[in-house]
Amino acid sequence: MSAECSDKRKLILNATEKLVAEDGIHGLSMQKLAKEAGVAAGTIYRYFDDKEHLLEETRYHVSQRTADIIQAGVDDGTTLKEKYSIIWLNIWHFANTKDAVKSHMLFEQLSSKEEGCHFPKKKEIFYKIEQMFDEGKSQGIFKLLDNNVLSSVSLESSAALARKHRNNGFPINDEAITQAIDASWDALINH
Amino acid sequence: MSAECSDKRKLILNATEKLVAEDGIHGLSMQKLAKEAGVAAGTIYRYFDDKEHLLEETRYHVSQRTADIIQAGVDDGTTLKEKYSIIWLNIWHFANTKDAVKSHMLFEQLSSKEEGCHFPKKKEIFYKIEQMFDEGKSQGIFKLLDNNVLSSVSLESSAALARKHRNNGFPINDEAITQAIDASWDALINH
Amino acid sequence: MSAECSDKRKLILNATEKLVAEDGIHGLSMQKLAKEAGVAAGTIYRYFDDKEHLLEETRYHVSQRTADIIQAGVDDGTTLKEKYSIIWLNIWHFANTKDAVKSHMLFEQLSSKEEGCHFPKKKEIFYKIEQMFDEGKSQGIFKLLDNNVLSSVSLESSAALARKHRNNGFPINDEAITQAIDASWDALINH
Amino acid sequence: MSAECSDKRKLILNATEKLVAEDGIHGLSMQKLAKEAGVAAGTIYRYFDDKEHLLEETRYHVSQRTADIIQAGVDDGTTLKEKYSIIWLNIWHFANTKDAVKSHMLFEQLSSKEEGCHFPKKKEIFYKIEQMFDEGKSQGIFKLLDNNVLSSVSLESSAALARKHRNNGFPINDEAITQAIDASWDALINH
DNA sequence: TATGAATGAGACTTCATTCAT
DNA sequence: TATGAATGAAGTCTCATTCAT
Repeated sequence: MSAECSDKRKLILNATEKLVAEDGIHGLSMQKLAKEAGVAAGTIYRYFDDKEHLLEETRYHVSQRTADIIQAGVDDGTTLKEKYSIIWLNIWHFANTKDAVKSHMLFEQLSSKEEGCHFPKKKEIFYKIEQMFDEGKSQGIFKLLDNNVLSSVSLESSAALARKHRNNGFPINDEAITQAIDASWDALINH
Repeated sequence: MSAECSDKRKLILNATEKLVAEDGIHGLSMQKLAKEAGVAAGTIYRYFDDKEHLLEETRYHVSQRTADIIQAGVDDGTTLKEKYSIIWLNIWHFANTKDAVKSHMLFEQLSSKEEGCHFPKKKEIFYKIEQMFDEGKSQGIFKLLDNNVLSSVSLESSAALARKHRNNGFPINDEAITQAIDASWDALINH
Repeated sequence: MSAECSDKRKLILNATEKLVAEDGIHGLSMQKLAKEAGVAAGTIYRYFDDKEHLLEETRYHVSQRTADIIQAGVDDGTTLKEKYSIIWLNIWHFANTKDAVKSHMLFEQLSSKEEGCHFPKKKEIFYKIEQMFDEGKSQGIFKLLDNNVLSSVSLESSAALARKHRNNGFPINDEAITQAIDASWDALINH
Repeated sequence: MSAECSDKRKLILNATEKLVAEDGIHGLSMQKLAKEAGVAAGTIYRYFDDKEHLLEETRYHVSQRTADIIQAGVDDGTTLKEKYSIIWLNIWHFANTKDAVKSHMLFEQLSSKEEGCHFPKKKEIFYKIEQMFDEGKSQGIFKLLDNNVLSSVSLESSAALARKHRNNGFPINDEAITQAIDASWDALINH
């Protein structure tokens, strides 16, 4: 049976996500988590070896969910530019969510500790993005660079801008967003 | 008296930076910090209200230092492209430092908690970057967008790439770096 | 029905002995025990009121087994000295077993808590030893003292020596053993 | 400065001894210990790395105290037999104490874990007993056996008898004690 | 001003025991 | 009768903070 199917397990995982989103990773105590999940503290340890493993698995959950959000509706785009815009905006909207801020920490906090873990790699989770880059390159539209590089010079601008928006609190209107998308598109394509 | 002038104060701040860089924010205990700084635990509380304030101030310190590193040598560049490259590479090299990883957490961890704090804004600290963007715009070379947007679509690619490099561990050679700089430059300029 | 006749009961008792021998009394958790015995945790409580009672009964089990080991082959001895030597060596060999170390703790740990328990007395279990002492006294060879005293000044030396051997780790050869038996025999007999 | 001189340290050590004597090693919780010692729980950890180290050190303390009790007044004896009797009786009286029962556990529990620890060996602590055995051998009175063997066949009878007395609860009068001493003396001497 | 011993709340985790199935 | 998931009290230990010196 899958590792995902237990009721309590999901309850705990969801509660973890919620609390991490609210208080950050430091604020997460197993006691509070138990209360939030509506289970006894000891119950958590039936499903997760320890806090570290719980967090690792939660990170995977968040990864998955983030990937779904970010890649949503990509297939609706007909042109590459449209697909790119959809993804860029997905990231933008998600990154302006309160959850995103804290989820991000889950990533940062955990990603460096256990590299060779038993969860799918980012490439697999974000395969639609990979596909888009591959397509663009094979069509001769995108620069012939590693997908990691392409992503860094283009899509990453979305999250970066959202970060600045959040932290510095400067206002952004729809026009600015369109311009940002266009500008980052310029980094992607051959001129 | 200025907040900066005491000896002990600097001792503590430096020790904080060092320990955070080494063990991350979690590993920082006031006891260890006291030992590293060569002062008594109680002494820390004569200079900082509590741990949170100490960290906030350290973050400012790190900001300042980071700004210096990132903006180093910009004036040596004659053309805008040269200046841009210098900054991009500064970020790249710094972000690949071990210290950067941890310092970065200091930022992330603290930036969301106390928004309207009493420290200089990023704009002031990174004024050379602002100047470069302003110059580019007034020369008609750069797109006429808010500096935050320009930064997001161009320079941020450097840190983003470094992040991927670190976490995913994929190899990057000098040519790829040059290409990344050129690609992100494309996002910046008018075509 | 007798307290001994159930299958599961024996399974549990044996598992308890094994685990106590391996990990000591501290290491024994009801969960591990259930696993080792091949029953559910709850099942244990159908046969034993609680952990304390389980341990008490296990102690009796161990007693019985120990008595068998210690009194093995006594009847083969023709003279009293031979019988004495057999028992002394039985104790010696058993007490140098790893199991003995841990079993011993079972004794020590539990013997003081519930004095007037409902199990056979030592006298009954170690009746062959009692017989030997009685025989020696009636033949005028042994000192006319209470069997408890006789045992203390003679046979107990075996376990004592084994204890020292174990803890201090000093070497003992066969000759030393023979001498120890002879010396303790001197405490037993009239001169 | 000696590891023994702190006030709080002694307080904690004494409280440990007391609680172990009362409830055994299992009953000892750091919380209860703190209360008994009149310090905060955290304070214990200023003086001892962890529970294990605390127990190890307590064991040494008990060793020392036991040695003092057991070897008390030995020098008052003029003949070897007198010295032997004094020690035997010291053990007897001590072993009938309630403290002794539990202290004994401290020994058993801890002695096997860390052999090569940084505390004096038994030989050094019980040097008066060693001296007595050496003296007896050099005078040609005692059997020429290793002191460990001599001790096992003679003095150990005292503790063994006390154990039986305690556990089985059989009565012992002064005459029986004298006889036990004499009998065990027989194991010691040449005939 | 500086010290650092002391505090005690709270962190993570274990485990004897119960109870709905 | 048997199960084993669930419980939650209690365990060890850490650490931000205080305060008498």
